[in-house]
Amino acid sequence: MSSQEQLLEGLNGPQHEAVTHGGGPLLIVAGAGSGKTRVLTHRIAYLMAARGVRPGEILAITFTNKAAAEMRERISALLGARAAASMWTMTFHSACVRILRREAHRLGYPSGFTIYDSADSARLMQLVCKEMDLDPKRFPPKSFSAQISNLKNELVDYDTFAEQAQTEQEKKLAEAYKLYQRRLHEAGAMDFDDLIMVTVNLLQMFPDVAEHYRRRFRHVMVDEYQDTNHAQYVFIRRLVGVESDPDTAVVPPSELCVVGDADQSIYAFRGATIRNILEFERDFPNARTILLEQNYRSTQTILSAANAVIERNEGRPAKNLWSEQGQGTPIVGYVADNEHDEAAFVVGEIDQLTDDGSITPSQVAVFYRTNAQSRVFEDVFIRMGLPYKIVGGVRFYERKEIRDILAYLRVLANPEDTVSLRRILNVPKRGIGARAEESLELFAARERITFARALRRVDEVPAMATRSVNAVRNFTALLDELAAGVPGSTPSQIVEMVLAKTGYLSELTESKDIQDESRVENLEEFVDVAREFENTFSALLEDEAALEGEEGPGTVEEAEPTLVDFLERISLVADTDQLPDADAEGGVVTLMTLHSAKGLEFPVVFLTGLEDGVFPHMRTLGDKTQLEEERRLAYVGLTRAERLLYVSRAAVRSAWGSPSYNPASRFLDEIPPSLVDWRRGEATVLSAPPGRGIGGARRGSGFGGEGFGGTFGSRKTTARTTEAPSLSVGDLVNHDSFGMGRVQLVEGSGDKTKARVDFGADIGEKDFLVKYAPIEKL
DNA sequence: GTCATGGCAACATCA
DNA sequence: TTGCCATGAC
Repeated sequence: MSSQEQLLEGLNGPQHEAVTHGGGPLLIVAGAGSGKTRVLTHRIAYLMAARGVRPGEILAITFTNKAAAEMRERISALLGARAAASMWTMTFHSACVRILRREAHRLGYPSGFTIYDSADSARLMQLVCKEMDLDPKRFPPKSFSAQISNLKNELVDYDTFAEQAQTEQEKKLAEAYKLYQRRLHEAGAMDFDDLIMVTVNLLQMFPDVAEHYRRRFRHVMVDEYQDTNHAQYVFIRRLVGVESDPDTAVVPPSELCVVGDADQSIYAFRGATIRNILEFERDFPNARTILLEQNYRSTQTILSAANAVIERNEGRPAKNLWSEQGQGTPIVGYVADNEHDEAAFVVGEIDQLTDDGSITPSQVAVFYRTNAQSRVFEDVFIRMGLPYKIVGGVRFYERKEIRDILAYLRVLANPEDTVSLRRILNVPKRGIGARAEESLELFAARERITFARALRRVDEVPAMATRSVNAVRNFTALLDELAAGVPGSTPSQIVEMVLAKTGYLSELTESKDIQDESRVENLEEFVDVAREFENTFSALLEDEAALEGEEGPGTVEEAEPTLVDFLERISLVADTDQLPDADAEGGVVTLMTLHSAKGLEFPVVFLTGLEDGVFPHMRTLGDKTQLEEERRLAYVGLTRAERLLYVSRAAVRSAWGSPSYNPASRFLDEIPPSLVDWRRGEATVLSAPPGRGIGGARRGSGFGGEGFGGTFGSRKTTARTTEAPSLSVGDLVNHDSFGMGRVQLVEGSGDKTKARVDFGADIGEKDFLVKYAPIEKL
């Protein structure tokens, strides 16, 4: 059998057509689990095997790094690592950055421009609003940031917006937009939305650039097309070219192939429009549409549930997903009293499944709506000793110490980066306080120079204390010293240098605060991350350079990764290494938000927190459009499951401190009752307590036999009860989060009674207000 | 200028 | 519950 035949083997009719289609634009409407990644990767392989396309001519765009990594892996399996490396398989943002690094100088940006994430851009907006003397109550910087993000997604620049601004709000917004953009440009920085918008501008303003990339990418594929926003749509259109455009005459349009499913559109909040997929045939004349309706992933039970839910959305094109897998096992339902109980149920169930040996932890995933919900699961997983991995959530790169060091690195890569510069100005403390910073800012504004330049001219800043002037001088001297150490050093060496010379590390190691110990560990890990990056990066570059000599001067001897490369990786690939490692023995259970779950599949899925107010989220309840997006999110969640699906909810859930009583999610009601086997159909606590506390709802956990099930969360409501346990020194207690401990000290009386409890070497001693702490006397 | 304290608001979802 | 900011003592 030829390799071409092998590529087509086992494909169903529509899949076969999608893989072999040539010529005009192609839309593949791929229902959940219909094998779209298979089609995409086989199409790529087919292009090369049957049609002589070179890997360098292919651009495959995905939405997440996870998806990009998976696709690269599969291509690598089909075609070998070299072919995979010389193809562009990446997210919109990464692809745009790569183009921008080469071309942004045309628009006055340095090629090593800094990428601001949401936190950085929020900070910059804060500075802008302060500069404009705006009342933060009337004009919240956050809302400005969000609105500007939306405008950029629609490719509306500040001048255009200023023209149509009517209200005072809009006028101020237009002004802030303009100033924000100016500050970004001066700082040599772009925010996430700029990455797309500026690339589009570039392609529009410089036809030769558009031509260059159109010549290079003769085949463009876009995954998750239903999640593209307007800016991304225009980017694709510009890149591919359309027959009717005059400037495409030189190079004929490239072959475009997009894949998507309107039912899985879950990113409207960041500007995605289903319009792009619905109007594809109008946008791209001569387009062909192929439907993939056979599902290979799930049992019919799971599909029926998902179909029943998604059918509630109005005005969607009908789709007929079907499976040959048979009914399978009924969906398991569980109503917990509270979120601890829910987590205990999930963990207990996983424990049983893995005990039989029928399931390994890596085959199991737990989904929730918001990241905040992961904490309880984490607690219980730790306590039960079950291995797990949280995808997303409180990210490594969002920790204070990491961001501080990152800010140093960014300033070294780009000295004009104001946001980062101001972050490190007085970190660690060096006597440049708010007062001095303000004087510098004022001076910079008056002289119309950047903050970085103002620093260099401290002597001229009026009303500056001599002490501050000296402190600033020392600071700039430090920066110069660090900068001198950059050439010839690898990213990890630079990180180590920064840690040492700034005194950041020694400040932490000398500190007595226990938190600072883990900060030091995180920084050590950060150095490892840098080293790891150097290793993988060099390997990748060498491969690529070997394969495409014509593309730029990226020869092998230049394969050393630069600081800019490293920073870019961190900004764009925040979830590196977060994909569960399927190769590891048994592996770990994966915990993630529903949004992260898109595109993945697991034999066993727990869909948790199915409560109105949690999922669907509180803020969507009043808005039909948003509610429909939540329903699509539910559809995505349900269709991730292959064989076993669990749905659960908690009757009571504490939301920042106080308990909230949520009714069952409407999505739960939309699943046909005949498909669900309710393991526990009702909570002990049905609704908000009238006058009585719900402390009476205590039971043992009933799972795993450990007795640490953590079902005592309802003690959080004891504000209305009086039953605080009376403790004395030496008592053995059980704490919801910390487990078993012994009372060391009791002081105070009545409501103010405090206890000090020792939880053993791992956790140490903790102080509690007995009345409020989730403690039980044993 | 730095540190400690207390009030107040935030938890969407991602690159 | 956490994290940010304003406030006030040193």
